[in-house]
Amino acid sequence: MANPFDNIPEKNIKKILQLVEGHTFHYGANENIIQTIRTDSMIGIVLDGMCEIVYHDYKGNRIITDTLTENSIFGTDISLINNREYQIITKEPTTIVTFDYHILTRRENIEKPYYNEFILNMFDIINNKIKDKNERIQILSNRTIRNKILEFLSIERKKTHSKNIYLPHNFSDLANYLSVDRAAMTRELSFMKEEGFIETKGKRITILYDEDLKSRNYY
Amino acid sequence: MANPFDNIPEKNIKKILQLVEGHTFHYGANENIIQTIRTDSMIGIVLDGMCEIVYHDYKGNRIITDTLTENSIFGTDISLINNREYQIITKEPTTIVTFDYHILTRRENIEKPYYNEFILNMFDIINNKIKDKNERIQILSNRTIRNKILEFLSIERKKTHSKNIYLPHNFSDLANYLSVDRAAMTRELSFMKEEGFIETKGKRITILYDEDLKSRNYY
DNA sequence: TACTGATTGTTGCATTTGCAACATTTTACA
DNA sequence: TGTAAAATGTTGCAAATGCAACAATCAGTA
Repeated sequence: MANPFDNIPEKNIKKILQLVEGHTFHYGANENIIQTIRTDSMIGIVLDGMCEIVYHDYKGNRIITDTLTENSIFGTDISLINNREYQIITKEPTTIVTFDYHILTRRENIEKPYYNEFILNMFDIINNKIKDKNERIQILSNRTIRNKILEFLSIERKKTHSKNIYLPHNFSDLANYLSVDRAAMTRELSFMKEEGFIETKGKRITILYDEDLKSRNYY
Repeated sequence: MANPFDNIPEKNIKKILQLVEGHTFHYGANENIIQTIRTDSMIGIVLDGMCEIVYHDYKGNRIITDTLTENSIFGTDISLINNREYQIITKEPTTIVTFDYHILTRRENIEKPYYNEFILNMFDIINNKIKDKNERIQILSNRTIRNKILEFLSIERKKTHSKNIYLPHNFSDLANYLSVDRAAMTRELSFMKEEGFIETKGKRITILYDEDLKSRNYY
């Protein structure tokens, strides 16, 4: 996974953060950090810790739209936080750096050592963000819960080259991610277990089939 | 809408395309261009013309995932075209430029006139891509056809500041975009017309309500 | 203008889903 | 370790959806 400071020596990192006029912020757990950083052209980098981008829909449902771990970037449209309905909540003590992304391409900066690596890393990270969003769209485009699950499993298996898929959070959050009712998802997973198609244990799902999952439907 | 050559004088554009070692390709209408450009780190820019990124799911349904018009960029993960199931089809005669995006941040290039503008424009464009994808995710996250439609109308109204929404393609493609059955969508639109909530004429949808659409449901 | 294919509209019906309510199991931590 | 809270599992039922089949309308063009 790309990281803003890949291929940049430790001693140059601080220098680069100065060049982009980065501001560092420290937070405890369960703080709402968005007020500090909300402007249209602001980018943030999580230096350490973990946060979630959540929003509450008109019914009051809490929906996690993104999880930010070390070296994640967020801000501007990258994470939809221009929208007032969205909040960034720290899950543990967290340090972030923010800067205006118009500064990124400032001519004086561009000539400095390792600065081009920094820009390239930013491209890679944004590219990865898009990849994640494309995956989510591909999953949500399926019209049945079963096919959403199959698409999810198929993508995860391809990524990890493993039959075992470990959920980053829990099944409730998976239902959220798939945008389906949790109870209905559990029901569908139960069917799939009965059919001998998957097994679950804790946060692990094991796929008991070798074939391409989406090439046909398993009933 | 951002454009790769914003704020760059005409005479410098060719120079920049040389710096990134861009290759120009011309196509007629209805050609599949993806073979020419499929590598992991390739970026393409549509100089003129129009194409669609489509894929065919396991049932053979043809699904449009993206529409590329003048100055759109595509490639790498930005448009999912690493995936073999995807194709880019020209809808009209089209000219594109391709280059490897690792060249973008090459030190020798970075010092050249207007090159930093070019990089910043690329950021803006990718940022816009993410914005589009976030919108789509927000729409697809709704669990009923009605709410998907409302979300779509709400977003479009916010963008255009108008009660009139003009579909870029047609209603079949809208159903595709919302990932719902076309007949079921038409049924839902009919209900909404009966309720005096919207009007349609040709490819135009008119919203007859001032209030925030998603703040409540209209029945 | 008439013809043909594409798009839009309609409807019955089986399936899927969300919802609500509750039981069971796991987890966190006092 | 015991207890409360969170997460997971289950089920009946009403509502929403997909699907299929067909009618009506529109648009391109011979």
